[in-house]
Amino acid sequence: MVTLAQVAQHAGVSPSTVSYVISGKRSISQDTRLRVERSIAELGYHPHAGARALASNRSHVIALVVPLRTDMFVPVVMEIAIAVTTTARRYAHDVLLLTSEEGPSAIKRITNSGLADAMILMDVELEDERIPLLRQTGTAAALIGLPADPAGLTCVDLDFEATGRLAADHLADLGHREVALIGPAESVYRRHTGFAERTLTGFRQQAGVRGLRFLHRPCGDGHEAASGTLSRIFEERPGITGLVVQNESALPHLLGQLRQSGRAVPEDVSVVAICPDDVALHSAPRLTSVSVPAKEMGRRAVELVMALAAGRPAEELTLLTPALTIRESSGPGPR
Amino acid sequence: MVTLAQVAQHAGVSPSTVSYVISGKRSISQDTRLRVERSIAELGYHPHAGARALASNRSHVIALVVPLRTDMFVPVVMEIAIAVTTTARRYAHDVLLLTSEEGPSAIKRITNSGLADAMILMDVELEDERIPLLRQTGTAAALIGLPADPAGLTCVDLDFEATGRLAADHLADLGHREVALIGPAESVYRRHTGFAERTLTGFRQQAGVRGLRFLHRPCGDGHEAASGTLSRIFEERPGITGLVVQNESALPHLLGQLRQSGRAVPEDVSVVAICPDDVALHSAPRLTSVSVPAKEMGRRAVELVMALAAGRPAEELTLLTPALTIRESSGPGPR
DNA sequence: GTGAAAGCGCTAACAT
DNA sequence: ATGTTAGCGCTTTCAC
Repeated sequence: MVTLAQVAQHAGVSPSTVSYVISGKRSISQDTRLRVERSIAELGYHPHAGARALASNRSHVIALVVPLRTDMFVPVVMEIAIAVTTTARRYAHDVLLLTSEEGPSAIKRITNSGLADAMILMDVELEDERIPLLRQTGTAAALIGLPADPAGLTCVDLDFEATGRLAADHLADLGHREVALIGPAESVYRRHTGFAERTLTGFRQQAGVRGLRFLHRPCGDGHEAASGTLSRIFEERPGITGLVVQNESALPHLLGQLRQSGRAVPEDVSVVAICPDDVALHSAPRLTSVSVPAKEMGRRAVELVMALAAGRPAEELTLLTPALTIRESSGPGPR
Repeated sequence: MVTLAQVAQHAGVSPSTVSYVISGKRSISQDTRLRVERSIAELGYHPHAGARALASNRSHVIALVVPLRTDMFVPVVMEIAIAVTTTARRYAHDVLLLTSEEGPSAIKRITNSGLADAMILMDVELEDERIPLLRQTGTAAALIGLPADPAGLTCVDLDFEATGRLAADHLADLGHREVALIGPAESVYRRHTGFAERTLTGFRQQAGVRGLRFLHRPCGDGHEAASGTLSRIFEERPGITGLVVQNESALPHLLGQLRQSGRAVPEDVSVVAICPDDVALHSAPRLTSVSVPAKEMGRRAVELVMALAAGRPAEELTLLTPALTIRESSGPGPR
């Protein structure tokens, strides 16, 4: 193992100089900086993470807590995790992967052991038991998702209320009068994860403003659930011509079922999805959608948490503005 | 921050005693052990990870490298990652998440910085540029997937050749004579990730043995690709009555397309999927499938790598035996 | 069965 | 602009 002392010797300088060259915490003459950098490269030196953490009280690690039993669409979770990791690297940080399984005790363990300087939590619940802990320990943390009381916390999420409104507006603009919102499984609503309710709120509100008659139905995973939900919707309201779908895994089944039941998209029914762009693009027809900006959420969470860890202030609430992309699945309403 | 010294004082023993109580590396009297443990709990002590790593040369961290541009089905990657994390915890280890983006340099960085004691690599390519590095540094590592030359490496994977054979056998047993294998996108074959080729090899071999006439077609993501592939298959070989599908994301589209084209499953065509069980269960009809044992792979990788890190020997090649579960999508062949 | 003490490799005062 | 040095909190001989 190459140590800093060895680099120092090789470059003919003192250990502290090497340390300062690396951290940039004090000015170094061109000359020595170059010599030191050459030595580092030549010896293939990498600072010992533990030693560094011990001496500086900063581990250069961000802990990321991913959901175990996930309400989110798994690819979205993965995309956020990857965005967090690549963004963290730009801040010279690494990412420690934790699952929600360990619960609040993981938070204690990580903060007390100095393993991570900051944490990012996904799948926050409205009344999340880890939040009090975060508050009291003053851990540098960012939440992806919104708890019931976000005061004093740093949160990042898509603005789902605006998303609901945007979808309602788009359908209303196209002249639809009767629409339905197909959400995630009922269990998600019961668990109060937040995002489903918020979309519903925004959608309901704007439906009211625009005079849309609407129905809201949760929908489980799998083909059966999707086709069941769909047929019940049309039984109840045969006049429905617009569908907003916030359920990525049901999407292919829903579209298949529409096709099969002879309802053409968008001629007979318009579909607006709330999903990642690639899902929208891989469907047939390509879906008009409000995209779930997974990358952006991961990136922002890291930026915020890095600010906090550095003692800088950070925005409490970052609500990303939804963007609707019109593709082939939405068209003019009846008459 | 609570330190070991504080615990020692609180318990009225020396620091080393506390250390030994924790590590169990020497025998301690019931009495003092209890006192120390009570102090630890009472003070909420957690050892400082960096200090521990510095003093002991072991970080208690496993690095997990996940694919960025993923050939694997994303939920499978995620499931493996989660299995790795939860299994690691059972060995009192944490998991550092790396992406393949950083390439071989990540391996150097991690091993040299002492950040991790061991690594697990996913999505290994046949000629993976990280493998020479692993070999020469002697890093404790496990690969999920199989490189071209696995000699001297520790690898875990599903036995895809056996999987191909198993699928062929099942269809042959049912009396099918003309079958097709629908694989992942062509790009996956070009990238030589291995698993697709291996399934094909096994399938081809057993098709030969059982006298099955067969066709092999890659299939891209999305609805268009799926329905295109399917119709070309049936144009070319109208007599096909059995389909083996190794492409999770095409599955719903494929099934939708079959339904729509009036081919009943399993009456007109039998479908055998190679996919995680939950995908098989959420399809309609529920799919006869060879399951991709994601959890098992993650678990085994950790076990192997922990053995290596402890200086114990580990199996070089762990090929998990595939298991076929008969569900509703496969039935008797023609006549 | 327990204690004392020498580091592990690095950072950050404190010097100059 | 650079060097000296005292720890950071833990593990692990060595000693009893």
